[in-house]
Amino acid sequence: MLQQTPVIRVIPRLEEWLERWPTPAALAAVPPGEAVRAWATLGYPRRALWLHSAAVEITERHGGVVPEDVDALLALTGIGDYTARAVAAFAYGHRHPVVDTNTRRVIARAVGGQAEPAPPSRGRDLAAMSLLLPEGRDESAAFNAAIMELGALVCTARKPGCEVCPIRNECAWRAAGYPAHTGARKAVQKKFEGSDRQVRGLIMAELRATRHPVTDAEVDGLWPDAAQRGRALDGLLVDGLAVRTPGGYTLPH
DNA sequence: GAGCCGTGGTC
DNA sequence: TGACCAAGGCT
Repeated sequence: MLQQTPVIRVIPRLEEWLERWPTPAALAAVPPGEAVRAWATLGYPRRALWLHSAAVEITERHGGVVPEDVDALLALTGIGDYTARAVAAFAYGHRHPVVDTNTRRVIARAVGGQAEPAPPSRGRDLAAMSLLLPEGRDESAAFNAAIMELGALVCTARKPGCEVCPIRNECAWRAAGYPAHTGARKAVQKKFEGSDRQVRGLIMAELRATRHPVTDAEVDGLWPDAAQRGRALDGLLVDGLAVRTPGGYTLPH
């Protein structure tokens, strides 16, 4: 849920989710479409599908227990470098570097003296974090969490709170006089309004809203551009977020 | 490695 | 108002 999604938006949905499905086996026992429906407007609904797949994999391959090993975690659907290490470190206390977007920004500033990090690079990022990580298990887990939290709450992208920053006296960016970012601008995120993504979102909202099949006519009414509708619908079918039934389209069952 | 994938809040 | 950003991952 936290992938590319602000923590504050995740918390309430996570609490509902865990009350309904307290274990991987509980989630694995329901159709994947139920996970997609409960995901609601968290965004990137493929993550809901992947989380359901991971729950099935954990139930079948790991006896219903979330694995501790990074490689075993990485083998689960939807679990990549960040999430695998976050689970190993935060849930199990293992000593691994955990690097997310906040960590990258804090290291770029406090260590590198730069306003913004370079584009994410698995090898470089893990190496940089490894150099900072304390030796002890508990200390390393705490440090992973602390640097992420610092980036999320103080050393933010837009308005960093340097005056209240606990490491301001050791910050290379501050020592250098807060030089502005000089490198290439980050690729501009494509406009959402009018995009295929928006059409996908509209179709998904319709599928979540009813337990009856959504007809072609109903899909047609969601968006005026037929070519865009076709691309969005095909994409959802390919992704497994929608399935075609005799009466129309539904969430996967 | 680039492109794609939702939604909503901030400034 | 619109650009920017958010505990990324997959193809």
